[in-house]
Amino acid sequence: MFQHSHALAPMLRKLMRWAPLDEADQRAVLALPYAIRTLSRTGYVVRDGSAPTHSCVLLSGYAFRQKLIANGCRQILAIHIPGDIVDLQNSFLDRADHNVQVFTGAELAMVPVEAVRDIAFRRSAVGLALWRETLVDGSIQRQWTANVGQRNARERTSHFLCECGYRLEFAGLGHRARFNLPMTQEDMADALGLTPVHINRTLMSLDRDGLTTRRRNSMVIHDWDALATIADFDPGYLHPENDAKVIPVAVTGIATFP
Amino acid sequence: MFQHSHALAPMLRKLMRWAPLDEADQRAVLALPYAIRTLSRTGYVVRDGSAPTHSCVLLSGYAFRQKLIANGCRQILAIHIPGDIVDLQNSFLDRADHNVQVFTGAELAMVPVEAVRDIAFRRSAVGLALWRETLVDGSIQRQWTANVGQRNARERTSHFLCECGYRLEFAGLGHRARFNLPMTQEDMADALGLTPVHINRTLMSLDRDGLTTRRRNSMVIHDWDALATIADFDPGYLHPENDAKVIPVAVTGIATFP
DNA sequence: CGTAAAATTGACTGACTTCAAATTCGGTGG
DNA sequence: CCACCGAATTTGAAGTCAGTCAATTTTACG
Repeated sequence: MFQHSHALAPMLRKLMRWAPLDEADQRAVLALPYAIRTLSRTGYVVRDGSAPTHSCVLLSGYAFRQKLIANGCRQILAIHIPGDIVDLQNSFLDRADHNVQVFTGAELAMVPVEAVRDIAFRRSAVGLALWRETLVDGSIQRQWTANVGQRNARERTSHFLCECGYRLEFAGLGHRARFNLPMTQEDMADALGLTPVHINRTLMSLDRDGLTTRRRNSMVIHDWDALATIADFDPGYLHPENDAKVIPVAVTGIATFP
Repeated sequence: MFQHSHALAPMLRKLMRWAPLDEADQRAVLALPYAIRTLSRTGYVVRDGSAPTHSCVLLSGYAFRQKLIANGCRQILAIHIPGDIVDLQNSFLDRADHNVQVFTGAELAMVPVEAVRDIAFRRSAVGLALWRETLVDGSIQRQWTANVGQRNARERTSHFLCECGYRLEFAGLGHRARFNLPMTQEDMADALGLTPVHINRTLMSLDRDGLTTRRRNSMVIHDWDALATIADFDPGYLHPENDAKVIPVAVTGIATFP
């Protein structure tokens, strides 16, 4: 019944983190109508001000939320990894209040908003899981605000790296101390409210101190605990303990995707 | 049927902004079980890490969300005004990821989380309204992040003042250019990621330029348009146009509360 | 290879912080 | 009504973290 490489399987896996879904719920999630869309580098998934027509599940690649300020500055608000539902925020409101873009090329499953609304209110377990997904996104956003508002460049950058690593590992997409990070230093600067030059100096300083190594688009953290201490990183805000832990065999098979 | 000064009326008024509720829905909202709780200055509504037992509707006074950082700093994440449901975020998750406190003394209606979950999933219109309430909170949080991350002290402070004024007016609690703001400059500093000294200099500069006047706990904005221009304030992120605009006569009567 | 984008480096600047002291405010009790 | 006291605000001077500007090097990729 469950196809091991069903496009929506990563989404299902994620939803089952937030609420236990019975077999009918799971089937209903996988039966959601969708269309695959491929976007190239910096392609827009959602534009600020547009009326939402689809909810997008990120299948491969990385995406980010972003807001443009009058003075031309850009604030990157969140990073998304495969399995994330990239614009649930917008799907239940009239119009998008921010942009969503992909970093590198990415594949998305586009689900019509009507179908999402329908499943959310017809199947309360799925609805709860979806709601929690948006609430955890909100929690990450609060942490991000605190990070930008109260920490210095070194702490801020460290926290960002810890969050990326932890979330990727939590999603089953790699190891927290060794992961792919396809952003430029300019992107990172816009995410952390710093300048590219200062991000560069900060990253180099972490490298010099033996905490990290950067190569290409990949990040290696040599001393996770030390970095987490600098960052004051506590994964509680990601609500990992909410994990329903009821992942049936048929679905765990897709955990390696992609 | 509708009591004009029912404690939950401000909450109902707010929910009807986000989705049209039929008479049965409205009755169900007002029939939610609750207990009134009075908190004095800086009292805690929710503590970081605690398991939620109630969702709290702010009836009078102002509240704020807050996170403490290892270095002792505090980031104020959001301000809440009467009618706001102060911890929906926490109610659907296992444990709170931030603190909620009141500024001055405040009155809250404490609704058991089970009752909220029940109404949310039994009455889909109410559920949608509650969900949207949390989504708009998320949108405000994104704006807050962008504000702290990308704007200078003057723009940041102006944006904060515009948001306060606009939201109070939108909630029917006053005029955008003349409102009560019972925070110290230290609070404001923690909200905007600045130091109290610099907030002071910034506020004085706005005063000196004839844009604002501060008296006691009140704020007067003399030139809203000028302040909004400095702030790059666009109320779209508050999703005012989502207003269901179907406010029945019986309920509008309470718009003057408190 | 050649080229454009990204990363790195250096010198200088400035917005905001820090520290510390003075002043005003707001509530309270004599 | 006024004197008092702690909290909040205001002021000044000096310091710093991060920004700016501009040039150079490295990397990615056709």
